[in-house]
Amino acid sequence: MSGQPKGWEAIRAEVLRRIRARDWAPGEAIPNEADLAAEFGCARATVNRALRDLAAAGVLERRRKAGTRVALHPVRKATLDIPVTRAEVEARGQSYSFRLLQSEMALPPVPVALKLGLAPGSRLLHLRTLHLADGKPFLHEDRWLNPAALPQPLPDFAAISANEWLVTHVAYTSGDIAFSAENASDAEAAILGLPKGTALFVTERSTWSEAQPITAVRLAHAPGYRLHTLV
Amino acid sequence: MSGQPKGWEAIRAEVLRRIRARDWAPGEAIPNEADLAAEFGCARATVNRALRDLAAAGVLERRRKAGTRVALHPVRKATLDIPVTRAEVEARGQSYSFRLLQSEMALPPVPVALKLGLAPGSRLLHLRTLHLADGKPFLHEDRWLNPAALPQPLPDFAAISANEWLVTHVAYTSGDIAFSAENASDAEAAILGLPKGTALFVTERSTWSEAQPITAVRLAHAPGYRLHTLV
DNA sequence: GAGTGGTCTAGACCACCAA
DNA sequence: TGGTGGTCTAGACCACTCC
Repeated sequence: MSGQPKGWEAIRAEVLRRIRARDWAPGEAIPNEADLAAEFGCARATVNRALRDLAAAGVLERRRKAGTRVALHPVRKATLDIPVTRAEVEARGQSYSFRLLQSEMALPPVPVALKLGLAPGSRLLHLRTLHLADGKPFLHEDRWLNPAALPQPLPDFAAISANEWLVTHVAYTSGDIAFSAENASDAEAAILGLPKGTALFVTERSTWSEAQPITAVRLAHAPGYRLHTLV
Repeated sequence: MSGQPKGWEAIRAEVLRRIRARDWAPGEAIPNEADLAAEFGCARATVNRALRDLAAAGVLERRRKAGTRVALHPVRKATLDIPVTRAEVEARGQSYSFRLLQSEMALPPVPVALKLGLAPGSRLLHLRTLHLADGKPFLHEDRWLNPAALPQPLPDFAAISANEWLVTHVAYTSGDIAFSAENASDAEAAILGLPKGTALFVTERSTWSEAQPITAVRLAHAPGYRLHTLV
């Protein structure tokens, strides 16, 4: 019967406050939705919305019948925005350009074929692209495309970057992304104009559409790149 | 009047299918909620739930009065789980341990003080910890803690890792996370038992609770570390 | 079996903002 | 200023799962 928060965001804030204040300690069950709705003087659906949101953020754990508990190990969930490279460069106020270094049908390396679940011997389109910000190397992209799963005809990838074409011509269904750090090889260092061994921030992505493998790509970012998240 | 999907997830799937099929092209407006509800034979709230979810995923853009459009530049939003280090190591089936290398009050470097918004001259608790997986260096943690914002008494950080203690004793309110790649310094390479210059995956996090700065931490991961996301 | 969260409905009011 | 999404309500049924 305390002060009555207005709206589901206010309820979420109040629940968070109680958790912070340790009124409800980690591992402990909190009142059920019906009771909270009565206390806050709102409909159960409103409480549900607030608690669902906190559960999605990893703050609460909910199970039917078992009720709602304060998460013991609040797995921090962070959401990243992964923009198209052009947008990323332009958002920094720099001019974007790119150079297609290579475009040819080839046999992908085994790890790539495995990751995409392709039969050995399948040939893919291999694209290597250097993306530039204000004319300086920004990102080296090494991409394998599965033409069998793409709408035809394919464009001229020297004129439009593969990423932008895919975004508008292939529906994104699912994929996975991994981030890691690697020392630049001789070849990659040369491409990016860096000393050999420079630490590179590497993004690897593979994408499927309707269970068909579309593309596997490795992005090696020049030093200074930071993937940033506001939580 | 097509086949009637059941439930908001089915509606989300159907909308996604139409976007993938380019029935609704990028940049194009889709019917409003009321019309879709009529078509699908469900309540508007159900359509709303589905479209809100797609908007949160970056697939749709919604504005009052302007309606709902297929996103032109589908900013990929990836959600990362960032577990406590102990859980992360144990999830690999390895045994977790850690060694406190340093614990002392000290003046933080300027960038740390700035990031936390502290007055120059504020002294913080400086902790350096080596986390081990199966006895091998896994992660070097360099942490600055603001005792003024923490519940007293502070624990023995040689017995419980700062991360685990914070998780259960300080409510998480907000913070930001950044990822980058760095070449290991001599000192850090020695601590991690690596050659100098090895590429390290670095996570930097700062955390506030109720507008009070709690902690700034830099985590340097040994090679092989990958931050992985299923989308 | 029974309690809990998950979802749906039909209707309503409101905030926002492009026309 | 009217159309659109955002939200809330009161009630209902269902799915899951702990006891």
